Amino acid sequence: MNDSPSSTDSIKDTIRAAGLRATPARLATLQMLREADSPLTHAEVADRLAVDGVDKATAFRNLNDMTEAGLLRRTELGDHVYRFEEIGPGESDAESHPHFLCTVCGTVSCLDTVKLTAASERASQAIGEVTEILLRGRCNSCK
Amino acid sequence: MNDSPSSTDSIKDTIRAAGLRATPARLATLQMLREADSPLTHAEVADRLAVDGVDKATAFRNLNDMTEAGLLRRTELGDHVYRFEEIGPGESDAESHPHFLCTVCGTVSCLDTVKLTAASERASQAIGEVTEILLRGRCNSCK
DNA sequence: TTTTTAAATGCACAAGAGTTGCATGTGCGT
DNA sequence: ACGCACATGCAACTCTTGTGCATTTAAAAA
Ligand SMILES: [Mn+2]
Ligand SMILES: [Mn+2]
Ligand SMILES: [Zn+2]
Ligand SMILES: [Zn+2]
Repeated sequence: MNDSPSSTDSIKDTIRAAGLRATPARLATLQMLREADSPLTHAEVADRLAVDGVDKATAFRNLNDMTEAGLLRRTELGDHVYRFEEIGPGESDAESHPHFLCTVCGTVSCLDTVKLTAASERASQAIGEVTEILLRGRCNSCK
Repeated sequence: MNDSPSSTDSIKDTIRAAGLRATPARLATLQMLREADSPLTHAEVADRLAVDGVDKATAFRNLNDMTEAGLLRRTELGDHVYRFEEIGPGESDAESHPHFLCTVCGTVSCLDTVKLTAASERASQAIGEVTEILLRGRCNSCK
């Protein structure tokens, strides 16, 4: 019986490589985010860790610390909660991908690439440099 | 000495036409939003009304009530605060325009139109119907 | 103009998200 | 195995937004 691809040890190494101690709470956090296919809210992470006796303050601090350490990306999708997702190896913090937030059910989807038309690109550059695009609307399950 | 283009009376009429009573707090609120060229946070509105003795709960309720009445649009730009802007005559609540939020200074800019490339349009439609686009980045003053 | 009444306000209190201070516990380099 | 910086638990706290209730007021009716 071998370990799963993202074995406990490999996760520990990832955390240590970021300069953080591999504590049980951090292990569980990163594992959770690694298994999720969309960013999770602090509440989702904290609730699940709570059953293991982890305090919500610890969950918060870990999420933030791991974000500062470059392991996670924190996104704010306009519904007043922070969401966290793992930054894959090689990927950088800066190169974030766009997200789609369904304003009906709250589901978040990660998108690959979203580009603006040349005209829109120009118009937006008159204001500033766009580093993040967020789309909101009604997902296909909510039509 | 005649009144300004958006005279007090015309603002009162706008509020009454929406089915709400034209109270001093609402007058001041709408006037404020009308003079602003980007959406204002509840705090910005409440702080200014506070000097006139208006309670913050009242400021909140008015902002929300006027939004429900179709006078304002409430936007969430991903920085955990609600912003409000007037919906011009003729304009509908649904047809919102895109915004740009500077992640450095927090400044919000209203954009006219932002379109996605055909390919991006297709990719996003696989997820759902996009009703709102939010751009985030670094404004030209913050470079 | 006066009366009437539903709508609006003030004040105090509360809920939810996120943060912080501090004493205690533990990962991990030595 | 030891020691210490780092991490945790717990409680208290900030910030944004919302609510209950008694009182006031806008505006319609008389
Ligand atoms: Mn994502
Ligand atoms: Mn706007
Ligand atoms: Zn949905
Ligand atoms: Zn800026």
